[in-house]
Amino acid sequence: MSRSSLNTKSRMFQAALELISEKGFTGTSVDEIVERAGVAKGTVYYHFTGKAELVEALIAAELEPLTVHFKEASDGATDPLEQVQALIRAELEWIRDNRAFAKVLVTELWREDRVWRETLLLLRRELLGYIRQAIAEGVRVGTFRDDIDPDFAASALFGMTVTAALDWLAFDPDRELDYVLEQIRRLASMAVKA
Amino acid sequence: MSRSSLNTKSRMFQAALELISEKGFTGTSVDEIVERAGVAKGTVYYHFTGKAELVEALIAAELEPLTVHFKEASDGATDPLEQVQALIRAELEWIRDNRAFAKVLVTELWREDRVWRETLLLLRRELLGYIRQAIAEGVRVGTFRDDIDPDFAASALFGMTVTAALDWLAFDPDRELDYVLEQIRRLASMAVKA
Amino acid sequence: MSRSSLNTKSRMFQAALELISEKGFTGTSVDEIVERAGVAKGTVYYHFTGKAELVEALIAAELEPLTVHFKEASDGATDPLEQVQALIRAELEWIRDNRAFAKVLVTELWREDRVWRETLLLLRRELLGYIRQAIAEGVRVGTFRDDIDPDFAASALFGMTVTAALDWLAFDPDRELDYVLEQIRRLASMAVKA
Amino acid sequence: MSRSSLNTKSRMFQAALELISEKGFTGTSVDEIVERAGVAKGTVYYHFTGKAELVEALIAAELEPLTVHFKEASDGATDPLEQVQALIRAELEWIRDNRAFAKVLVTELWREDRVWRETLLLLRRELLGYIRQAIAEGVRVGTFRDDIDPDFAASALFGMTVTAALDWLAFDPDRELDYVLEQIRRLASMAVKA
DNA sequence: CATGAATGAGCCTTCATTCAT
DNA sequence: TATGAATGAAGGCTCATTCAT
Repeated sequence: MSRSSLNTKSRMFQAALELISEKGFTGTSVDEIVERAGVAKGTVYYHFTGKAELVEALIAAELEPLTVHFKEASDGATDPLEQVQALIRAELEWIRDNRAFAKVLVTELWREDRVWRETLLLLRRELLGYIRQAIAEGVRVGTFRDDIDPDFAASALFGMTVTAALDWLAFDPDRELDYVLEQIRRLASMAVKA
Repeated sequence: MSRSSLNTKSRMFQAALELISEKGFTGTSVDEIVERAGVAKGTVYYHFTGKAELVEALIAAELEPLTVHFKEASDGATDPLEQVQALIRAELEWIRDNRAFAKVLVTELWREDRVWRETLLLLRRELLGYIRQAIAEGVRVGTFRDDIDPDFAASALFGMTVTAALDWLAFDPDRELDYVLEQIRRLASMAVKA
Repeated sequence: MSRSSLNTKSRMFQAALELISEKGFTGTSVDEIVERAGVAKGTVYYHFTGKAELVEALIAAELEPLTVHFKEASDGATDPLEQVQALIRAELEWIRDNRAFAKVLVTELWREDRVWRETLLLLRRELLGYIRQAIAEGVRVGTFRDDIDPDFAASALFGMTVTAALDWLAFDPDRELDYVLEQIRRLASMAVKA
Repeated sequence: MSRSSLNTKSRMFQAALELISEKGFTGTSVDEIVERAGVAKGTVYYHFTGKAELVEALIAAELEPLTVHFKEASDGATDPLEQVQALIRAELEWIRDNRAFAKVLVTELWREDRVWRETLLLLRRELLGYIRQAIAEGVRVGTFRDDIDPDFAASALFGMTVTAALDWLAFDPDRELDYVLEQIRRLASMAVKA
């Protein structure tokens, strides 16, 4: 793949991501995407089979850095409590730095007619996996109450963080990330055995 | 408004809600709505100014029962802790019984180009208000830690519940509501002073 | 179907037939069709699922009158020789009066990717059937040589007539139909036993 | 012109001919042609000014062998009757061995918007010329009836043969060429004076 | 001699909306 | 109160052609 080709693709990705996060997949036209990307309409169809495949590729391109970010957070901590907190911080950081993508994730995840739904669910499962393992380990070693369901807790914690993060960025963007993190920590500190 | 007119409208509401929860607002055509509702295309434009107003009316029709449901939950409990739990139970019940509408809420809330966005945000604020007040009261009387932000906590709790509920209904629908409620209670019980 | 609706359809048929006979199916755009028909573009898609179905319907609408024309020619003659000549005259008359449709028949019959190919082949088989029966009867009663293959002869005669007719109309339109018919008769009279 | 260049051109010719015989000129895209030919898209535009010129060149390349084939058939026979039969055999052989090209000839000849239409008509006139001359000579020397129009007869005979040949190859490919030839002879022997 | 990324006009189709009935 | 034929702007996509390499 040539240098300029890479450039063309990433310009289309960027434009598509911004627009879709604002107006949704169906609400975004290829005309708008190519105008913002500064390429001709046919270019989309030269590189992809259509709008949907462009978005699939866009999503696929974001997946690796995201999972790497989570893996690093998970590996960087030693005990389960720190691990959970590191993962939540990783989630907050990622949403802050990839707000557009995060919004797309939230709004397109529940749409049943999207070709990339499987991919998104897979990603979600992988991210949740890190949290679940940390929680399960915490339960095993006695850091967390043993009557919580690690699967459930991971999903709920993840969801709480997404909601809080989007709220934060939409309604109160001047807050520090650490404030948000601390609030979540306090709300969730309760599963920690006294 | 005549009997048959009510019927026509509610048939259109029902059809629109189902379709939009599956395919989104933009992804749902008036043709599909009228076909499923069993009315002619012109009927939509006789009753409403267009597709958007139909959806606005649909949302408006759901609002009152929902706020009433929350108000009843709030009023039925005496102390703050019970109140928060009752509100979360109310939220779970409502999502379970109005899954389609709940999905529309989640996926359309963050779309910036919707005429009814204001309405949805207002609704959200109203629902969160009940929770926030209960938490604030709990902090005041010493049931909850005094270093949590009631606004933040209400939003995070609400978001955690929505996420958990949609997960529950999508991936594990055979679970009892009480199990879900109890898990949330355990995760969130931590803000309760020992 | 309302009066105006019939009118709309037939105007689209007429326009499509003219254009396709000049430029072929693929070479004719829906824009051109609706412009010549004096209707809006959407009208095509209100009445048909697409361009192809419009043409299918157009063809179907021409089939009955054509087969009736052949049947009448066949029924109007008594002995096989007269019958064959009447059928060839019917073919010439029909091509003269439906030149556009005849051209479409010739140019689209051999295209393998057309949805209506089956229909055209069926029509062809039906028309050839009349000729073949007349020839077979002529062979049986001794009017024609008994070493000719009625199937083959019908096809060849039909093809010769189409070719001659299109040549006639394209290069020598002032000729009388009877001249053309007589020439064909002379060329083909040779199968008659001396 | 280098060896490989010849190869490249003939691969494009071959691919184009196959596709156009199946789907027509307009229905065949340059993308399909280059894919089947195994060359890059730009190669077409290196060798030709565009799709149309590629097809023109393709046709031109087929013309000489075809006219030579007809000339040889014509020269190989002595009396007019044999000559006509030899020409029809030549036509059948050529269609059998160049079925794709023959189909293109039939389906594109009547299209009025083709640049190569003149060329095709010229070719047709040349081929018909051989037959017409043989018939005219037959009429002159008394082999054929003197009330047939050599121009008309040549065209009709040619058309009958094309039709019969395409029918033969499409619906009854196992027949021997000689059977087809003999059937045509019988049908057309009638112009011979008793 | 050949390539393939990029183009943009034009294509078929969809769809919210209008309006005469 | 309800219908459905008709509209036309806008959408996704195709494709012959160009051009830098």
